[in-house]
Formats: sequence, structure tokens, C-alpha cells
Amino acid sequence: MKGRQVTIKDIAAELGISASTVSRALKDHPDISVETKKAVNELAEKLNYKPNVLALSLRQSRSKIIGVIIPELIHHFFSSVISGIDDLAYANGYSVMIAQSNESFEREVNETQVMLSSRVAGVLVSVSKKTKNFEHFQVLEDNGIPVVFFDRVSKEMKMDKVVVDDFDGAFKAVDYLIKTGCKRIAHYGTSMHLLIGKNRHNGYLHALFKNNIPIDDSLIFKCDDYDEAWYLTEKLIKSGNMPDGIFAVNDITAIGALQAVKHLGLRVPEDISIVGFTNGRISTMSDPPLTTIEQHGYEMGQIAVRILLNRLEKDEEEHEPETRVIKTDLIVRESTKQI
Amino acid sequence: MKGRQVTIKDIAAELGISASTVSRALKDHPDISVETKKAVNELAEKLNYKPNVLALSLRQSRSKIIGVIIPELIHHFFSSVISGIDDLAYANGYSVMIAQSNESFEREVNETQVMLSSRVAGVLVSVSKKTKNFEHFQVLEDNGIPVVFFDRVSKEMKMDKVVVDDFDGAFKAVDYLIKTGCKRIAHYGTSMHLLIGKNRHNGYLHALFKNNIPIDDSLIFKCDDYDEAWYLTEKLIKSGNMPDGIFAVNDITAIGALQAVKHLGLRVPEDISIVGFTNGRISTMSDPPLTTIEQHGYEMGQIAVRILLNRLEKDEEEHEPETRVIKTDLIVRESTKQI
DNA sequence: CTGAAAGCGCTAACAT
DNA sequence: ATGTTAGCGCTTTCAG
Repeated sequence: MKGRQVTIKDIAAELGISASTVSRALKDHPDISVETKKAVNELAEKLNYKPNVLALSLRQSRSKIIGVIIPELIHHFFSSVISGIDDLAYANGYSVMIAQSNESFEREVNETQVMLSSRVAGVLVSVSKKTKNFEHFQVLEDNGIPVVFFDRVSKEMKMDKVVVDDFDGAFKAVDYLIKTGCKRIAHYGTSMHLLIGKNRHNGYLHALFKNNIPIDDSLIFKCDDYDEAWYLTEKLIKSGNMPDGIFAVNDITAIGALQAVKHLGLRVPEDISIVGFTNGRISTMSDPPLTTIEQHGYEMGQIAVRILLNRLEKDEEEHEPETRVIKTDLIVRESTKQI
Repeated sequence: MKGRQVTIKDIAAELGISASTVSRALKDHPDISVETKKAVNELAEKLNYKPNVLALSLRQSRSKIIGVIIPELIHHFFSSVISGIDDLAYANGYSVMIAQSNESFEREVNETQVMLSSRVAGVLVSVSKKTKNFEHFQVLEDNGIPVVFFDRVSKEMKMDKVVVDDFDGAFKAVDYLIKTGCKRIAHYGTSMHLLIGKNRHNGYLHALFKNNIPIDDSLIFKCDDYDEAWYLTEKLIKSGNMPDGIFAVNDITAIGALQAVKHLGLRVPEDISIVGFTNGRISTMSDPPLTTIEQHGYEMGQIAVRILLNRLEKDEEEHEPETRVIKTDLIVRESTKQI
């Protein structure tokens, strides 16, 4: 049962040749005779030989592992990003090591150390809500491990980034609310030190501005999860400061609001229209189904991997950080009125 | 920018001592003098030295990586399992490598090869729907890599398993439907070669039997996703063979059915009661919220890790496979009638 | 066409 | 208390 794994030496010994010959035969080196190659490959097959990537990585000081650091795995958006990462990584012979920070800064820092220790080829990261300084990622770069950020990024980082066009997405959402008759539109947003928070907020403001609707600070909130949204919405409606539209920073928050509205006997979208952001699985499950912004998580993951692999291939000394922006799409469902 | 990583040699050279002394100092070996330890640790800190786990793993022929193979990352249930895995692995100094089979048998086999190549410490797996033979996992065991299965398991595998009590969960669900007045209860199930399919099916049958309700084969279906459920439910209702209760093998399927029912102008639960299985995020998002079975994904992940770590520690030659069964809970919401 | 030897980074037995 | 040496599995000069 408990067996040592087969090595190149085992094959060499059994065939009475040297390890180097086996190594060369295995990678179809032109110098090796056809018979030797045949013998080696057959025996390797028979013994179920698998190259030890640890040794390989050690030898060439570069592994075939992509590290991924994310706040929380259970969010549908992050799972779709990772799904995209994994599929493309797999197609290119890379494996994926994941680590969730659970929104803790300490753990995030720790995970970067693990990545360093593991000598991963590169790291893809979406920072925790608490992260305000980025030295730990600079350390990775300083050690020759390229870092690509996605979704949750910060302006200060001079590194590769993949983001969705949050400004434009938010603009589309709010503009649509206005076009369908809403005039008092609330915004449930997230921390402003995350660019997604700031950009979605600005998109919201810009849509109001473009449509000559005055900004009402009493309708703008930091509120980015289900429970908060339920609580806030209930309070808002009862207070008499009721909006006729809500643009939420993500789907979960939007659905929290939606349920609170219905719970109080009001109708969506007739009394209050609601738009989310992400277009996750849940956005079709609510009643009514949620109008939202498609955030292309899967593609985002793939693009992040592509940027990383490009950098790995080029291996240039100087690298000019690039920022890739992915277009969003407005997905109209039934939580908003007809145009 | 592009820097080599700091090694034990660098520290040794800078301090004019040998590599082994540095190594020992770093792990607080009693033989080493206090001053040397101090000097080494300070320099290590200063140079931001991180041990190369590749070299370490190679040396002791065992890595600190846990491999995880799952069908699809984007399912909420699997993300919660992985979340549990990652948290406990992290707490024990392990990293997690994930690989999704995307329900493809070939890819699953391939991923086991990757795990072999990577010399992971152990592998946790939930098999794809298509997997009917398990040799590739036996190969892992034969190479000294312990395998622990979770959720999707098969009877034939003589290995460690963690499952939920599917039979009892299904029984509770259907029994509750009956107690709340349902008499014609349909079952939307998954492949019978997966134990979860068979056990949930049997739990369904047993509840009918216990309550003296005859089995009606025209109400039993293989139907395990959202679109299938919508289509099937619509057909069923229109055909006149309408059930008054539906027990679905997972939440998504249940919600597909729920939406179809509402779409046809019928009411849930008054006309048709619906129960799902999993208690994922979405089960609270539907309207009405879904009565379902809590499947304890996060705990399942943790238990799987614990079993694995135990085996790793004991390192016994002979190992008696163990099967851990996790109790389920019925979560009553509003897609079923009052008792 | 093939082999011997060195080395990737680290540790542990064996010196001293 | 510290240094030397060998070796984990593999590749790659350098020599035949």
C-alpha cells in the first residue's frame, strides 16, 4: 500500500542505463536512439512514472504553480474568477494554489509569505477590505514573483491590474433607473478606499449629473451585505425618506433590499426599483429576478492568468504595469420598470 | 526588481558561518550558541528570508500541500467545503491546491496525475458525475498519497469517506412534506451510481413507506439542475399529473421547480410544496424562501482535512478505511405548509 | 549516442 | 558549538 514513488533512477537501474539517458529519452532528445527511447517510455508507462515537479521546480528555480489570494471563496463572484483562473492555468500546465484571507489583513500578509515559501510562479490577488498598504505584495515582486491584481485594487499600486469598468457599469445601472422613471435613487456602496467602491460611487454620481438630478447625501450609504441592506432599507422606508430606486454595489445587497421592500408590503419595481452588480447565480433566483450588471468574473480570471503568463514568458527586467479594463453589460430583468 | 530569493547560503556567507549552522539556528537547535542564533535570526529577518518549501519537500519526500479535486468550484456547496478545508489546512500549516474536473472524467484522471507529480501530502476529492471507476485514486494510494472522499462517493471505494446522512436528510424532508398534508410527492433526483443519488432516493421511498403512501413511479425523475427542473415541472403540471409536493436533490433544482410553478400561476406552498437539499445561500433568496436540508459543507471540509491529517501523522502501514457520517438538519422556511 | 558530475536549497548523520 | 558531506530527483554541461 504505502509505496515510494517511482523515480528516474528506478527506470535507469532496471534498464541498466544512466539517469541522464532516461531523462533525455523522456523528453525526446534527438541524441537518444529510438530503441532506448522506446524502452524507457514503455517502462515509465508500466511503472506509472510521474516526474517529481518538486525536484523540477527546485532545479530550474521556478514552479508551475499559480497562487491565488482572495477574500472569501464562498462568494459566487470569486468562485467564478477562480474557475476561469483554474481552467486557463490547467490548459497551460499550471496548477492553482488558493488561499483565502477571510478579509483579514494579517492573514493576507501571511498568505503572501506562504506564496514566497512555495516559490510560486506568480500570484493573482484580490485584496481584503481591510488592506490599506501593499508592501507585502511589493516583497513578492522584489523576489521575482509577479503579482497581478483583479477586481479589488487600489490606485496606489503600481502593478498589473484587471478590473471591470465599474464607473461605466454603475453609470449604466443608474442611468437605466432614471430612464425608467426613478428620481430618488439611493446608493448602497462599499468602502471608498477600494477602487470598486469609489468608481461605482462616481458612476452613480455621474448618471445623476448627466440627467440633471440633484445629489442627495441622505440617500448615499456604506452598506454592502445582505443583513445591512435589509436593516437599512427597512429603516429608510419607515423614516419617510423613501427612495424610488436603489443601486446596490452587489447582488446580495440588492436582494437584501428587495426582500425588505417586499416584507414591508411594497412592490418591486412599482414602488421601488432595484439594480444590483455582479450578475451572480442568485440574481435569477429572486422574485422578481434582479436587474444587474454583468461583471464577467470568469473572463476576469482568464485575463489575469494571461497577463501573468505573458510576463512569465517575456521575463523582461523592466516591466511597465498594465491595467486591463473589462466592459460591463446591463442585464435587464424584472426588478426595474419597463423603459 | 527581478530578484533571486534569499537562501540559507546567503545568510551563511554574510555571517561567515556554514549553511548547516544557519539551518540549525533557524530551527532553534539546542547545540547552537545564543549569539549565533540571534545573529542568524536578525539577518534572516532583515533579508526577508523564507525557507524554500520546494527544497524542504524534496528533502523529506513529503510536501505540505493538500490537493482538492472537485467537480465545479462555482457551486456554493463546494465553495463552502473548500472554505472549510482551507481554513483548517491553513491552521495546520498546509496549503491547498485545487483542481476542478468540470464533471469530466478525463480531466479528473488528469488531475490525479498532477497531484502525483506535485507529491501532495494527500488528496480530498468529490468525484465527477461521470466517474464510474476509481483506479486513478487507487494509484494515488499505491504511491503513498492518502485519499479522502467527500459528499460524492461510491460504495465500491474502500477508502476514507465523509458524507452527509443523505438517507436521513431525504427522509426528514419527505416526512415533513407528508406531515404538512402532501400526498403526491415527486422526487427530482440525480444519478443513481452516486451514493447521494441512491441514498436520497431511498430516504424518499422510506418516508412514503412509513406513512403508508404508495410509491408512484410516474413521480420519480432524474432531474438535477435548474433548467431541467423548470422544464420538467412545467410539463408535469400541464400533463395533469400534478404533484402536491416536490423533493429535489438540491436547492438549485428546487428553485427551478419553484419558479416554474409560480410561472404557471400556481402558488407555493398552497398548491405545491417544495423542499430542496443543501441550504446554500440561494435558499433564502427565493420567494418564498426555500425549506431545505442543511448539508454542513464547511464542517464536511474540516472533517475531511482532520481525517487526512490523522492518517498523515500516524503513518501506519495498514489502514482501516473509515466513513464519517454528518447529521443533517431540516430547515423549515416558507416553501412548505405549516404543520 | 551515452555517461559522469555538478548543483538547485535544505537537513541530518558524522565528524571535529 | 560548528563544519563537512551526502543526498532528496532532476537536468545539463562537459567528456567521451
